[in-house]
Amino acid sequence: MSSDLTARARIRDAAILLFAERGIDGATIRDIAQAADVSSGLLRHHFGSKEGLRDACDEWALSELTKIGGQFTEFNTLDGLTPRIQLLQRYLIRSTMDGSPTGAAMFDRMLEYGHQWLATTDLKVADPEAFVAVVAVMKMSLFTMRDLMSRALGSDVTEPATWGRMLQATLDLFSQPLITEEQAAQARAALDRLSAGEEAS
Amino acid sequence: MSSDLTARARIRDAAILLFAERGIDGATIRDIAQAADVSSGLLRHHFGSKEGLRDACDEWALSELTKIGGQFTEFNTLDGLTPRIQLLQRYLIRSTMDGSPTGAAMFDRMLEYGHQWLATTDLKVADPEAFVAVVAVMKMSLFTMRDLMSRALGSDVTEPATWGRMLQATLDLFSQPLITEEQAAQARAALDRLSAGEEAS
DNA sequence: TAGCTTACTACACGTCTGTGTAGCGGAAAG
DNA sequence: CTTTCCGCTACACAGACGTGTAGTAAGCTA
Repeated sequence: MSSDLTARARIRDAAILLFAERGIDGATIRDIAQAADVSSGLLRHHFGSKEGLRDACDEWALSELTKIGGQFTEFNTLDGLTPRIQLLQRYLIRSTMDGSPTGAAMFDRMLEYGHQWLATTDLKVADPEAFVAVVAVMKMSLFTMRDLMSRALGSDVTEPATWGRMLQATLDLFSQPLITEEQAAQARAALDRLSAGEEAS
Repeated sequence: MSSDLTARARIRDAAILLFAERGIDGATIRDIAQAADVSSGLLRHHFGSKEGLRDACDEWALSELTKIGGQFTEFNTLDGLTPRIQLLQRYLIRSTMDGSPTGAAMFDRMLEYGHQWLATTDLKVADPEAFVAVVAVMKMSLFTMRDLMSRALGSDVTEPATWGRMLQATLDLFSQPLITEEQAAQARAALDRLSAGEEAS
């Protein structure tokens, strides 16, 4: 289907797919080479090592995503994600979780955008740093937990329709408070009690 | 520190720790055995295989968590988590993401509790199934993305104080709407456009 | 034509992994 | 005392992994 690409590009694409699917350690050089229909030696020839390949994938995914539009680091919009972009996101997040510096940089940028976004709202937030981090992490989780989501929804979230259901749900989630003021106050009290007890010890 | 336990228990504890930290595939039998200060053969003697060990850990973690209190599947309370329970949660979620049936069962139970919780609220939700799944996944993400969270907050989230900051932030997040009605309407429109275009194709 | 670089393959090496086997020592049962 | 079981160790095995090396064919430059 994509065999009109350079071998190098085919390797890169196959790597991103397999890395995203099985994790960095889970995908072997040989599997990637086979998926790209080349010898494992060629992979090594082009990228030097597995880490070299991973770096190249990181860089490429990041540049592709920023090229298409900064929206992947944007904070509140989750719409307009083609399966392709979805894959790139999923790869980058996976790579991030497996300790990629490029991914960490992306995460930092997400946090930065998060703070900018937070400044435009009038939300009451006790700890902006923690708040932004939590929102960022939760946003990413929609990509990380893809398998579990698909299982719960009964169909692959890569399916645009299923993806749409997920977006709809996040919209419902973010447009109204999930817990009442009383519940929040109660939880806050419990939290205070916790930190108080900890200081005492 | 915990050397007054049975060797079997020490192996189990070490396995849960290393599995949670490095993933199922990432933690080797030899590493686990060394951490438990036993030979790798003993591990095999007690648990039969690596998958046997993982099953035992799954079962034990699940039973411990349900014994301590069902709150790990409960929907809205994230407080009162000791580092120990935190670890068990983190392990079980990791195991789930790596394809454990026990973990999948736990996830299903989370969804079930989620539906029960949703019924007690008066939230406006278009797609309860998707909604509950999204909330469950996002809740779990606080455990999965532990490293990233720690990085963003500048200190390990296992630290009770840091963990408290995170809980505080989730509380802020869940007790107020993140986006305005206009923004929500706008996003909904974009979503409708998306699904309309997809039906047309 | 000759020389050199580049895309590409085949194959071997050392290491690490999960697993299998043989055996040791102590405690309990006869 | 002997037998038997159980906790436990040491060691060997096959396979998979990332990596290294040698070599082939094609295209470019002079």
